[in-house]
Amino acid sequence: MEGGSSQNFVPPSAGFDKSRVLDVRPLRSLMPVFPAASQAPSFPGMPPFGNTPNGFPPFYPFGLPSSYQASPDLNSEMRTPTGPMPAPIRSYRAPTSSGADDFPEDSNGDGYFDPHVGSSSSRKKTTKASSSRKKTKKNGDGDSLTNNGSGVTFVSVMSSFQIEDGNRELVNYVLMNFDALRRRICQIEDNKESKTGVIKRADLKAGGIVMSKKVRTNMRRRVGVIPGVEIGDIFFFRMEMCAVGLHAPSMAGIDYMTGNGDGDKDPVALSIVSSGGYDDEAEASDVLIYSGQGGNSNSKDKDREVADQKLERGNLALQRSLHHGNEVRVIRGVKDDVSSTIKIYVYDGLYKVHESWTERGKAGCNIFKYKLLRVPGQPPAFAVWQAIRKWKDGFSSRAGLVLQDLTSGTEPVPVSLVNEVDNEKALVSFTYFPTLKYTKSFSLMPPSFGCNCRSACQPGDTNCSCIQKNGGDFPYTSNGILVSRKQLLHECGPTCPCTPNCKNRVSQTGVKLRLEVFKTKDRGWGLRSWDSIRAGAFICEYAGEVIDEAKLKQKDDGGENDEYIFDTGRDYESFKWSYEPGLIEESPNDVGDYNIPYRLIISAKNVGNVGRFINHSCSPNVFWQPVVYEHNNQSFVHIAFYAIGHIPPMTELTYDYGSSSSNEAGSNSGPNRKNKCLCGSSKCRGYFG
DNA sequence: GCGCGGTCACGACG
DNA sequence: CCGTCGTGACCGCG
Repeated sequence: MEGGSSQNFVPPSAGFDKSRVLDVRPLRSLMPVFPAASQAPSFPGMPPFGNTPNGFPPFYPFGLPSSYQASPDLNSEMRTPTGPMPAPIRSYRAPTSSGADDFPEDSNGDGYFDPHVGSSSSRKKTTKASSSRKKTKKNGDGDSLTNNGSGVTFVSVMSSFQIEDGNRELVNYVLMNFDALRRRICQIEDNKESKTGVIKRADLKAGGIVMSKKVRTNMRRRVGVIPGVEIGDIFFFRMEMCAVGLHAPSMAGIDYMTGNGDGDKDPVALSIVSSGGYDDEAEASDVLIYSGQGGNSNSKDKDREVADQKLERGNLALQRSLHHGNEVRVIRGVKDDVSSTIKIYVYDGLYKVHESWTERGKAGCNIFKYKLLRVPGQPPAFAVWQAIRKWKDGFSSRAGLVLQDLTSGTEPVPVSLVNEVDNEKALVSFTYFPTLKYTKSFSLMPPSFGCNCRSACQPGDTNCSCIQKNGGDFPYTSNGILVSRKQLLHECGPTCPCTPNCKNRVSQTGVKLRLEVFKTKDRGWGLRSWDSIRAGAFICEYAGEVIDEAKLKQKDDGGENDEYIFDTGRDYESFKWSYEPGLIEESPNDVGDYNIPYRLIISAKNVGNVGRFINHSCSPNVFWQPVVYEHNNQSFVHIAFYAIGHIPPMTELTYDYGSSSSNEAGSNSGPNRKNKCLCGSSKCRGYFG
């Protein structure tokens, strides 16, 4: 945690009302209660939510109260805690694998995976991330697992209720599976030498799998709020929105439903995706002008002839929603600032259709237009993007700016310092340094030699020793996303002849995201990003001075409270960052425990980078990964941070600080050494460090 | 070395 | 079971 102001050590009654914070999200309190099921048959493999990190805390940059999603009018679809579970409005096809739709498999009968069941009881600590573990390497090459020749058998770990109606945890679980699958498919395809038969659309492949294997949620179609999807959530693929029930069609821009069971055959619109490609822009962030669908008859033979749009399907549904005054979910497609080729989908909450008309399109044909107005009172989402765009045009529009670049040009991208909370105008001074500093010699890994690749290392090159050290898989996708965690991630180093643009040098090339150090309400300074961050993206390393255990003990004994210690010797919650085994033949190549050759202790108190400002959370959105590359004929381990899931702009970045064992150095300071945790997560352990 | 338009192949739902 | 909906990766161009 940052400190500077030592605000992270909040006295017991510092006015922090934890219960209020815990009420932010409509977690279990609003969820239906199901008749208790007998002790559930357990899931194949590991319990899916044992230690999986929870969702990201929502961020409200403009000081709005964060209780929005619990407001009753906008949650009219949600049922009361004691309400009976209504029969599903329609049954769906039985899954191909038997047993997937058996009666509730949740262990406490509430229809939802409970973070506390099977987690607190069987909560596993990783062994101290030290060198002792030597597991047999799990290699993704084919043979393993439960597949039976013809295909993969997979029994969905989700009950029929969970497939029908989601919550935050389920949504995160589905998204985690989708993207881990997607990254792994990319990796497998990249490894193939022959470029024939490659899967170009790993998103469709992964999407097809999670949809057909029922690793999906909120399949029950509904108007309004989707439980577990929060305003401001971002998506990188249409299939992600399908899988969590935000927007069902894999291609079409308008999702609608006919017949709500009341004999009413009127279609109603459920959600729309504004691709941004049209002239759908509007001046204000709470207005959306949306074009109807159809009209460009795109039959394969005939060269695009254009026709009048018709008042049918989605167009009709929007018209009926206007008539009924129904809410429509709006997802805005925006261009990413980091990689301009990709599009990001921002869930911007509920809108109402205000008016509709027809216009003459370019080819002189009629197109429908709809004006939608955002339902007031919702936390900003798309508005945040618009604000950031202004900030990028000029710093003057950034309120509370203290410093434009606290790295003084050390990082390739400026890191600004912002305080919108109080009058603190400076950091406790430290020296900005982008990587590790060794002040004395350590027993390092023996020097290892780099690869012989001439230009850039190529996935699938079996001769590249750096790829071999990673178990044969190229650790990153072609656009620099980490595929899976590794016991020790090997990047190319200075003695590798490959060029600096080698794709195996992600974590050593410095900060690429537009980051900002900001003053939090109650936890000192924190770190967040103006850019959106996708799951597996590198954020920054933990820079600082490497110290040894004796020095750490010396600090502790001397009563010096160094809040800027990173210590691989702490206990860390194990968590899963991969897909369920069995979804594809290749097993997930997720790490078991980290395998670090020596205990690495970093102090960023006097020397450090942006990493020192990342606060602790028990439900973090960032994880750390040991990375090794050699330098000066020694191999050095670095600590690199990657995103667990997609992180919307301006969301505070957090990782799990772990906890010191009681018999470690500093135990004579007693339990006071532990810091009281203010992360506000439902899984909060109460302390850290 | 980038932005742009064209091309291609694909999934969910009605 | 077929039609409706664009998308996302890639490639060549200027």
